[in-house]
Amino acid sequence: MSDQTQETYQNSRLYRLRHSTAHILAQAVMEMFPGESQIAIGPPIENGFYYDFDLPRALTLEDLPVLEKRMCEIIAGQHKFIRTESNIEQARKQFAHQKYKLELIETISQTHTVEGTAEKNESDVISFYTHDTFTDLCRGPHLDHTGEINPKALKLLSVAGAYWRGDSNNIMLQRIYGTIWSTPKELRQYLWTVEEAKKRDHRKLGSQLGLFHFSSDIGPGLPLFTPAGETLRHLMESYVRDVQTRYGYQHVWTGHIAKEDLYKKSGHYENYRDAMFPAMTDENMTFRLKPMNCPSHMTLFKEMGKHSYRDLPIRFAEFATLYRYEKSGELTGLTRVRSVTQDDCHIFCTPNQIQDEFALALDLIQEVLGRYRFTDYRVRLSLRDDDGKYVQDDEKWRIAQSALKTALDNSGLDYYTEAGEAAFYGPKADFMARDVLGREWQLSTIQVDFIQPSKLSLTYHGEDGQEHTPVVLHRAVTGSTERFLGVLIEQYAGAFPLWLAPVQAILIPITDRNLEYCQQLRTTLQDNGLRVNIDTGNERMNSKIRKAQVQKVPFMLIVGDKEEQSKSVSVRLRSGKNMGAQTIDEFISITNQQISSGD
RNA sequence: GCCGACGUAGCUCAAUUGGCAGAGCAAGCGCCUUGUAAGCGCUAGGUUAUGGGUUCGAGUCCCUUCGUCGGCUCCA
Repeated sequence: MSDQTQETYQNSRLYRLRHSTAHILAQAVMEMFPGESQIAIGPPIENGFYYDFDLPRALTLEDLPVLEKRMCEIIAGQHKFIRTESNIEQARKQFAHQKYKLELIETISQTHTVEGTAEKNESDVISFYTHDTFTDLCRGPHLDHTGEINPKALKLLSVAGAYWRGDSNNIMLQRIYGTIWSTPKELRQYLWTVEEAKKRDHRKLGSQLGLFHFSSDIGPGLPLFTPAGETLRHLMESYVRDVQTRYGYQHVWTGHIAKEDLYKKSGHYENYRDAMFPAMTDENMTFRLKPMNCPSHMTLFKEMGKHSYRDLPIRFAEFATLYRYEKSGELTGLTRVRSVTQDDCHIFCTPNQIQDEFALALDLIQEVLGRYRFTDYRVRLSLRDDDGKYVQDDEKWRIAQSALKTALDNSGLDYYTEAGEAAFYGPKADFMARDVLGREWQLSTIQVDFIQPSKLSLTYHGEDGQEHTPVVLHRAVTGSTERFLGVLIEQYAGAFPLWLAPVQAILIPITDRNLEYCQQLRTTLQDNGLRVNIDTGNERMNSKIRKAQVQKVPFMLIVGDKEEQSKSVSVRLRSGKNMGAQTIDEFISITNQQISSGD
């Protein structure tokens, strides 16, 4: 959520409703474990709320209906939410047996003494909200009373582990996720969206459509792509490659492994050693599977000789499969894998060129996302804050941040800024796209890098005859082939647009008398660049239609004696629509039109 | 990696308190020669993820390892 949306949400009734419901959940849980429950925090989130607990036993799914029932009783009690205030000392007493609350109180008191010296009296105040028997340390706001909640719009969803304060060094708490809406209708709608998302799950559709598999013989996070899956990969990569070429990018190839020393020089080793596959050691050399391309591209830039400012910008692109040792619990279908094919580009330019290059990359990204029917997206511009982790060079940050802002302003794109989210080596812009179900995905990214080029001693000759260090822009459009394909499967629910469909048309002979004619048709269609199969099985036509329908093939071409005599095909769409008899030329022109329009 | 749940045929799922591992789809073979979402019959398919334990007896109970899922952490 952007700052602005976040702000609107925090002022909404829905936010107060969810916050209040979280308190009621906490009460219900505390009653379930009298005197034995430690409560942590419980905020509203995008589609509901959660609350974190430290409990004497693990919660199970069976506990949820029990808690839900008790919550309904509390709601029916029409208890008022009453705000009270006290000072830190009183707060400590009040929560003497709640260690997580005590920790929060300490944090609040520290923040206040550091920041609030001028308003000491104000800052000492801590607020509580009480309803029925439950009191929570809380800044609010809340509903007036529990009766405002419609218990039929409430549902507890799941139990999960979560680190206290989101820090993996801390103890793991139990988190209950729930959702609450103003009306039962909204709840049903939300649950429908969740169900629909399950149906579209790329892992499920991927195996149904026969696109990819995982095998325990290969290893976790290492997908195998079937012929159909590889057709998709190839189409996606060719498309981006063509667009990049048109935008002045040059494609390079830099292999799969490199010396470990390279990553020590680039700085990656220090930061990401744990996420790299273990080293391969030859007698006197140590190699690593490439976890990213930048050091290789920069090395190639260097090896290609002296560069003049006149040669810049130079844009290197590569579809390289990288290997990252993601921790086991972090793998998810195609969206998080250990072998990942990035559509990675590195643009070597002068500081003055940052703005133009950034603008060019924005154009390219918009064109590509549009082609994939992502029309609802925003840009998150991540800038530095006062944190010390950032590269110290105020002048470079100033130039880069203003270049990015100006380019974004000129582009007319919807963007929001987030301070403190920049990479340590420079500011970045990420494209956040919503799919048809309204879920937001981070897809494209453009990052300005001040540090690696100098770490790897890149130079160019400037106009002034002096050697300078180029700026590098890291840029990915679709991010990675695997992840983007996963997102696409869900976006299209497996029904790929014609230009992407692994099989674009399937010929369905009604009897085996029609087989020979089908084979002629297939040759003609293939000669016209279409991906076409024949269903030669001995099932009924209806069965073949159903099979093609389930596989979401865009066109079913039914061929019986009638069609054979009139030299035509009967065209059925996957929508179920019957277009009737078309000559083969008519059909080819329909598909050509559809492919060029991108549908 | 951490917390929790789960793992039965290629896929989707059955199997009473611990008591003979089963069905549909897919696959193979055969019959039917078919008109816009599943024609009929037969056959084959399993060390119930893995290794160990409890028991007269384990798919079922306990432990190990691996994997998957929901989250957390991380994501150059």
